Amino acid sequence: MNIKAVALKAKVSTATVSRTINGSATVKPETAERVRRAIESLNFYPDINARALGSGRSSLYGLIISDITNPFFPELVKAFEDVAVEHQQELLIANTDYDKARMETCVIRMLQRKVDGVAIMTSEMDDRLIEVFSRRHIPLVLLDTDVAAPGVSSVRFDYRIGVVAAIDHLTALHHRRIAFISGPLALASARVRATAFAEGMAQHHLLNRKGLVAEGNHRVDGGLRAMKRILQSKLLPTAVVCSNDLTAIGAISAIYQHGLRVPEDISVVGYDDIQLAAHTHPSLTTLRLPRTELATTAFHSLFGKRSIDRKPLPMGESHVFQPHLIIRESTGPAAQGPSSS
Amino acid sequence: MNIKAVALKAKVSTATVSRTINGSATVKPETAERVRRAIESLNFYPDINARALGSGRSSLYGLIISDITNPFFPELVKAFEDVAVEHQQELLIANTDYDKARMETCVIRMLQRKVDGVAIMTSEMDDRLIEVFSRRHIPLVLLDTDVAAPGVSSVRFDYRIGVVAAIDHLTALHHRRIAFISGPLALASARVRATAFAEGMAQHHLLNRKGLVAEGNHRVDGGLRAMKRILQSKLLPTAVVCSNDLTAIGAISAIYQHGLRVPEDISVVGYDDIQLAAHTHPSLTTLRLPRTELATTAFHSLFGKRSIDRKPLPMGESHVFQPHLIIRESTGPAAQGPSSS
DNA sequence: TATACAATAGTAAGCGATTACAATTGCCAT
DNA sequence: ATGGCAATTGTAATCGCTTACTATTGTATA
Repeated sequence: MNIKAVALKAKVSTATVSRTINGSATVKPETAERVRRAIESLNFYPDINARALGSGRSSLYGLIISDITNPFFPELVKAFEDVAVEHQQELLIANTDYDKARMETCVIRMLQRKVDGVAIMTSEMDDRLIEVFSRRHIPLVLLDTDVAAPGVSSVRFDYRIGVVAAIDHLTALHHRRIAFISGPLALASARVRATAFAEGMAQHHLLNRKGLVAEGNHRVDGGLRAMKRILQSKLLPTAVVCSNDLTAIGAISAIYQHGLRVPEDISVVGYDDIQLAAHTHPSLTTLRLPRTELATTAFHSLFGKRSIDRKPLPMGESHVFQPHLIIRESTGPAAQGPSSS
Repeated sequence: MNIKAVALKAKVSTATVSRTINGSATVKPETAERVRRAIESLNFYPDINARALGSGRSSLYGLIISDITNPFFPELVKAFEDVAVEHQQELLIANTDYDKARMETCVIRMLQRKVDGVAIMTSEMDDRLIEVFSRRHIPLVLLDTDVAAPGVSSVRFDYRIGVVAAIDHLTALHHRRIAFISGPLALASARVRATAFAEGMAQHHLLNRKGLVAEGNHRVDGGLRAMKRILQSKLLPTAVVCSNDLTAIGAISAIYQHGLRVPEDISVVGYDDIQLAAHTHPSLTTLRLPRTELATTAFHSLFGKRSIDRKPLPMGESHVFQPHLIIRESTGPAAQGPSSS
């Protein structure tokens, strides 16, 4: 079953079939209709590999993420897939596992498959690899990284605004001693949030005490351990802001284990708004990152730039999305007196 | 950059280059070495599309799942990807969203990309679609479905053994009134677990009371609502088994909201052992499904059958995996007297 | 009526690999 | 010397589609 069979059946040349499939304007409507009927009746689907080979375009988009089992990503993947499929494009997903070597093989895989564009949703991307794509005129979109180069766009969240909103919310509830649990500071994405917290606190003229800042790992266990460390301090915080929701879940756990309650003794704010955040106990006040919008924008940025002939690309754009505070049950008025462990 | 350039550089024909790349035994070692050096120095990666077109094999495997945001799947996806990449194969992921129409487009996408095999990890697959693959001699592996056909293998979990293990555990703790929250019974995968519960209870000569069985939706909110319904009954259960972990999380929520405690008043058992299960409050006693093994087995079943020439396939095999009870904090001794709402 | 041009459709040369088949070489047994 | 055979390599057809280029219309214009 190939295009020739269709051509035969519709009594036209293969070129006309191809043109019909690709919606070329130079096919007479009646002819096109005949071709379409032939396609229908033969149950024909063009071979995408042949198509890619012939046209130079693969209709494939790469999506590189750190770890699909991190609940931050599935929603992103799904949104990206939805919009890609809507445009008849396909998705190639690759996990780096936060590993440089794997990142390298991911990039090679993308090249071999001749992807039409790549979205890199992990901040651990070095410049050398970016150049690999650049040189081949493959559009790129990066998360949380601003690179000014042809064909390289960026999408970012304004983490600072999010943190400020969280601190606003907490100060309105009379919180003053606010702790922070960061992600693994080896990761740029985590550093960006840590910096945002420091700046947000400064903006509110609040002290960012040493004992009240701990490093987690963006997973539940790290949040738990970090919170335990914080609970060692003489002067306990009345609220804690976490670098992501999993960390917050861990922190809540630690607080309970310490015999305190959330939010009565300590309020907790997460970051991301993963699906689960609405269903924890107490449900999590958190900063929602609009991941669907992010994915959609990222895809369009790539799709818009896909070049038929691999010619030099236009300069990329930069998009910024605002986090949005979702108030749930894990935050409440600050505890009265200074409670101590 | 193509195979011709390599051939030129290595002073051989393109055929020899191709043979070297594919590890054909008929290339003299010294020649092969020279070719490899040329490939290295030119930084050449064969075009996979051309390769697929020429050879008829795409090195692509389809993975069809219901919903990537359901935490059951990411681990599966990851394991599958890991083993695929290890074998230099690629993964094409498709979400059906539990939707027949989307399932159809997924299948078409797979066909167009000329996948070498498809793993269908959602039980909502109708026979007509299976035949589409069968006719094209594309190996298939199905989850929880036993289809005896050439090239169609199946992987299953023995849900009943899992439920029996859970009931064993609960009866050892003197539980007698055990409730069950199922998944959406419209889904075969959920029905299979519901049936397993009924059989497990029968095996233990325990009553499977009407008021103590409710239908959820395999999500947190469904578990919550279902548990609320159960808590209406005059005679409360002392334990509840859930069709999956998210349901269990919802159930725990409902129990707390009802002023009761877990496990002191009611014990809760989940199913799946998603990553989060170890980090809830209380942490979840659950039945671990070996997803990594499942994915690995599924991949090998497909990879082993990939046919060079799309010739008739051998009969598929059937694999069964045992769930394993993980005891955590959400189960404890049965409450003494009959507690009533 | 001759000419130009737009609309439509066909011819055939790629795209970059794989692979059947043919060719060359060297070695051995006759 | 010579046919046979194994080992190695080359030639060229092929996979199924795209698309530059060419050919054929029909129609409007001079």
